[in-house]
Amino acid sequence: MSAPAASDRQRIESLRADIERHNYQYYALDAPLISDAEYDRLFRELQTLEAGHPELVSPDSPTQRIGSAPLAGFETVKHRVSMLSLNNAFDEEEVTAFDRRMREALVTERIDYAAEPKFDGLAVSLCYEHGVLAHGATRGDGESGEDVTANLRTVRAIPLRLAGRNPPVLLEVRGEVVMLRADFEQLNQAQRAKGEKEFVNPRNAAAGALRQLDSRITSTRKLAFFAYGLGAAEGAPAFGTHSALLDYLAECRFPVAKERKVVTGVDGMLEYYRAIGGKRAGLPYDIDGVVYKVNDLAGQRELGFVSRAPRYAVAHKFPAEEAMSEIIAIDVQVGRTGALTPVARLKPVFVGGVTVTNATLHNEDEIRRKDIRIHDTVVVRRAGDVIPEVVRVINDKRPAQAPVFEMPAACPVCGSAVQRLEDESVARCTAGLYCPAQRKQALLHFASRRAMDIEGLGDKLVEQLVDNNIVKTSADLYELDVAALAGLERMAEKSAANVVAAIAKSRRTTLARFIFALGIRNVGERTAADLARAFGDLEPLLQADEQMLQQVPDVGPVVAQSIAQFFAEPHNRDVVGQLLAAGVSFERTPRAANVSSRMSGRTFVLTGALPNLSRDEAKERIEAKGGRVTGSVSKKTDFVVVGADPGSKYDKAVELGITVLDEEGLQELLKE
DNA sequence: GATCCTCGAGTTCT
DNA sequence: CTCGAGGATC
Repeated sequence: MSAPAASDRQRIESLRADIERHNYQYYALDAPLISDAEYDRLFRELQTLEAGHPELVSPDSPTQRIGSAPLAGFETVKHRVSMLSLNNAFDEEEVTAFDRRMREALVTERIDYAAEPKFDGLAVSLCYEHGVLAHGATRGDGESGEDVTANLRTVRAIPLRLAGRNPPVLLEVRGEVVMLRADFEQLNQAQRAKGEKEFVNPRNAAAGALRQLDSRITSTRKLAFFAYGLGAAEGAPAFGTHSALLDYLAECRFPVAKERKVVTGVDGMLEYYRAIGGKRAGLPYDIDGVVYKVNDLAGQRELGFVSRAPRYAVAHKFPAEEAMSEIIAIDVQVGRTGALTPVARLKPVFVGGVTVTNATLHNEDEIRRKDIRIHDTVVVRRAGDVIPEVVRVINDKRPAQAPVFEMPAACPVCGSAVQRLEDESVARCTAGLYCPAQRKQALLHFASRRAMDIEGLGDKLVEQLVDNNIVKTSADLYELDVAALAGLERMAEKSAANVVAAIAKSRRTTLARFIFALGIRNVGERTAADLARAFGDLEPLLQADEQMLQQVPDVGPVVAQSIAQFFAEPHNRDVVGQLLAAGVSFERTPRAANVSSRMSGRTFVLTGALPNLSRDEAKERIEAKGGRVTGSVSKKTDFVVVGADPGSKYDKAVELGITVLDEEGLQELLKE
């Protein structure tokens, strides 16, 4: 083919720039400069020109937003900077408390907050390399999400290329993908016309569109996007405030909430909340509250994080939508530990965007407290907009014969005695693993993703395996073959082979997962990891008495007793033996190899400013070597790392005779 | 003994 | 997500 005429190339470039500018006008500013027909004309002209010059087609051309062939599945990608969740405030008091914490921590009288609406959509991270959209991923668990780049490229509100001449080397833009209400209505109308299932709310419609393996389908769903923050960045300008950062994102042509505002103090926040609340019904998108962030970024850095949420921000949620329904019955479920949980079966009711039919009533006390009876009319909402909850009873509507709920004296599944310990609120079935319900739950727990991670071993299959007496203990799983699964419902040869393969694959695991999978009472993921780290291998853990167990951080008398009791039970020892015999094996926990490095399992306390390392960096490095960092000095502390101007922690360390290190000493330890 | 923080366990719906 | 409970600290 002949070299493209210079004029064609120029025209293509100018068309691309025009189209992206109109996208921006339309999606970010909501102020189109041209009609849809004119837009379509530009678009078709570009398509025609590109068709004539395939060598000029580049991934950042607007014509490339139409989607591409379906994927087999989504890849998992790790976020460079984790995507955190926000702490919630549900009333003015909690907002006031938030402001007080901020003022105390930053030692100032009044604080400016960047306030913005909280979109009810899906958080995503967009990664721009040298100004070009390279990857996009869902939030996932915050650490890693699904690579939905192909789908995000079809969202016209998302720039394929950053505006401006000198784009940063790397810019991770965080924001929310939503479906505008009008587009949602249209989509459902179309679904109705086609006789297909309607979407229940804009959020689900957006989620469905984003999870399409075929991005051509995504491109037909109208999705919007609003940016609200940054993840990793290299070569980006430095900002002093969150609002300046948002201005920058707007300059890069990202849609940013028009309702954003900088407010001062509690009064400012509450006034903003009320104003947005008043506008809520008229907004083009669904929101579930507003977000306040300390505007000053230096302040944000100083405040840091608590567990998985930033300390400097809070989501002020609107009150959850409530609806009335009727309790048809109260059933009792049996959990893994034998806990009997009453569950209200409700007349289906649409609330908070979904149809609710069940709601947990937690325990007997809760039912008494709220005086909930069978056949009562009740107010239902979704707590935190997720878990259905019975708020209260409408007393006027109580029928004459409304039976009071009684916790059964016998397990509804196995008929064994039910016991409720004096100072506990839960009633439990006493049969342990003799109770089929507990056995099923134990197997499901064993197979769960964070334990042995056996894919395909779900509740339907476990149900059949236990009911047909094919599997009694977790060790029996490793005896299964395709023949044993044949004949079960929904178990054709293919799926049976998959399950057998998944079970085989699970043999190789880690000590921490294995301990967690055993399902010892009071031993969750975290404690299992602590135990694995402290004992390094299974054998010493089996031998440990309660005293030794209590030496492990966060293990007190109760947890120690649970563990000792579990391993004292001959049946449990047998199962563990059978699992090992079946070939379950684990690498020695990597951290265990570091025991000699003197850091693993040791507790550190930091005090004073270190010359080179920030607090967070020091913490990160100590944890990377298996150490733990806690807030205050006690006799369980192993090392106190002292910087400039140490506080009382230093005195306490001297008093208790704890090893004191300076930064250099810490670096020495880290090097070992 | 009070209080803060974190972990464990149970639960819903798509 | 929420509650309850265990552990650690003041």
